[in-house]
Amino acid sequence: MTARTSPEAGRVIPEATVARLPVYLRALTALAETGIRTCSSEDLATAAGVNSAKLRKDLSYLGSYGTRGVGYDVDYLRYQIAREIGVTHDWPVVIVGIGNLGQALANYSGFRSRGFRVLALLDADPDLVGREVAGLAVSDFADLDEIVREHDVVIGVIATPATSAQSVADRMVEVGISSILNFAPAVLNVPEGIDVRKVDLSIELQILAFHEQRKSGAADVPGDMDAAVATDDADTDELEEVL
Amino acid sequence: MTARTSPEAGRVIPEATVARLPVYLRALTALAETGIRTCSSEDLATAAGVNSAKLRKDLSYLGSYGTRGVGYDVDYLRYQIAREIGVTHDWPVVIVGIGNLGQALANYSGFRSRGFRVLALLDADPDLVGREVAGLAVSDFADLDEIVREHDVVIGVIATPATSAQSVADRMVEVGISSILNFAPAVLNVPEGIDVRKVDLSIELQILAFHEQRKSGAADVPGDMDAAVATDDADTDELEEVL
DNA sequence: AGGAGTTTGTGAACGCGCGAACAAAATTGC
DNA sequence: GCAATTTTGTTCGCGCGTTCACAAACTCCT
Repeated sequence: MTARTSPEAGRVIPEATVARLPVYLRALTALAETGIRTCSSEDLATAAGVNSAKLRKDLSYLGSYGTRGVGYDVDYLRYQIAREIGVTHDWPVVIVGIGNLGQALANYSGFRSRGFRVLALLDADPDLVGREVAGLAVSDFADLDEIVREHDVVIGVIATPATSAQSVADRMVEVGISSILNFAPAVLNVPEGIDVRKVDLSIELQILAFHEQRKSGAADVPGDMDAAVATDDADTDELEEVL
Repeated sequence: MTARTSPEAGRVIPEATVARLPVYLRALTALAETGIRTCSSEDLATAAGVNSAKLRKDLSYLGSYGTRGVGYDVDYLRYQIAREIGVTHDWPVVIVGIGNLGQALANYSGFRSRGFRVLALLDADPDLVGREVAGLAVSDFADLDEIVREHDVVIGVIATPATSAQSVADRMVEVGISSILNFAPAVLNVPEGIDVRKVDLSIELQILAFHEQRKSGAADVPGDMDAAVATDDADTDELEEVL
């Protein structure tokens, strides 16, 4: 039996809209904190960095939560969006790979405030297991199964080197995790039905570099290719221990 | 005088393609490291996690670097993509905000191997200035101007709390930075011509949570909104010190 | 109560990106 | 040298997402 995709009546929300809902949620929170009780689509759009037509269309997928001639009640809309995203209660999350980045993530208090709770930190390195990071004792990666099943964890974060990422993902899927946030610079292969999102710092910087190059109008001579494609040496492993 | 966007003949590369070029570059590097000298679009597409038609179309925007009936020369194509992105030489980068995340980024060796060099770490906190992080002495944020002008830095990374992000961005633009990678959970307002990309962990997790909620078919009762929209308290500041 | 002024929600046009399908070009075998 | 095979580069149709523009609905003022 395949899981029904729409809990409510056949409302399907475009992926592009889903990706913006968290931005709206944050903007609403910011507005609420400055004491604003009501806002127009124009106000909220500005706060969220989008245009108001898009905002209204996005919100229209959720329902009619505004009042014509008035605008939106900040708290009410905030709750409706949070409910739609599914962050009215906390989701337990496990982080695998407690290197430099993993530790930074473990210390990230934004998790808790935005609907997530770091339940466990895991690593395969015996030197790391048992050490306390961000108030949690690092668990052995071998205990993933136990931890995940015990607490019904469905979201996992991968912060390992690229070389370990696929095997960690495989294991995560085996034990029942169905959403993965991947920080390792590697393409993950997962079965149907498993959601993967990736965060890749190098890629973001390279996209910026591309546009910078265009701005300056500088183009390399298309000829000599011995000019080294950056020094991509044997670092393909170690670097990912950090991000 | 507005900067011309296309260094070569009016070749314009779609944004979606630009975002995938770094992925291809990484896949090619991986292939090269396993000793493969030639690959088909099918091979590369698999390694990059896209379909081959899309890959070929993407590459066609760059030029005709393949050989029909044969495929692509791995090293040659790798160089061509690197040149197109602009990472045949290193870009100097400054990181502002040396908290938990900033330090993790500073230690990220993938910068160097992918075409970037962390030139300086800056923070406004006097307790942090002077401390050594990742082999660099943390500089005073007030010295941004000097550092940027001296080394022609055009790419800046913001890893500060959300509250400081906008003012840091403003200052960056003032001193001549035209591309910003923003890790702070805040919408940045920048002038025309300045590129901003954002990396937001909470948003990625919330997108996963949305789909998880759909999978499980669980829907909150649309009624009571006093059920707390997560505990978004006074943490809106502190948490961003970490991410 | 009614008109003027706001602001939402949505229908329709437009443009971009994706994927399939195919023609062109190269290699391989005979 | 020629046919068969492989694989690229490109053309075309389709669907998604964005934006415009406007009708519906609510408030406020007289």
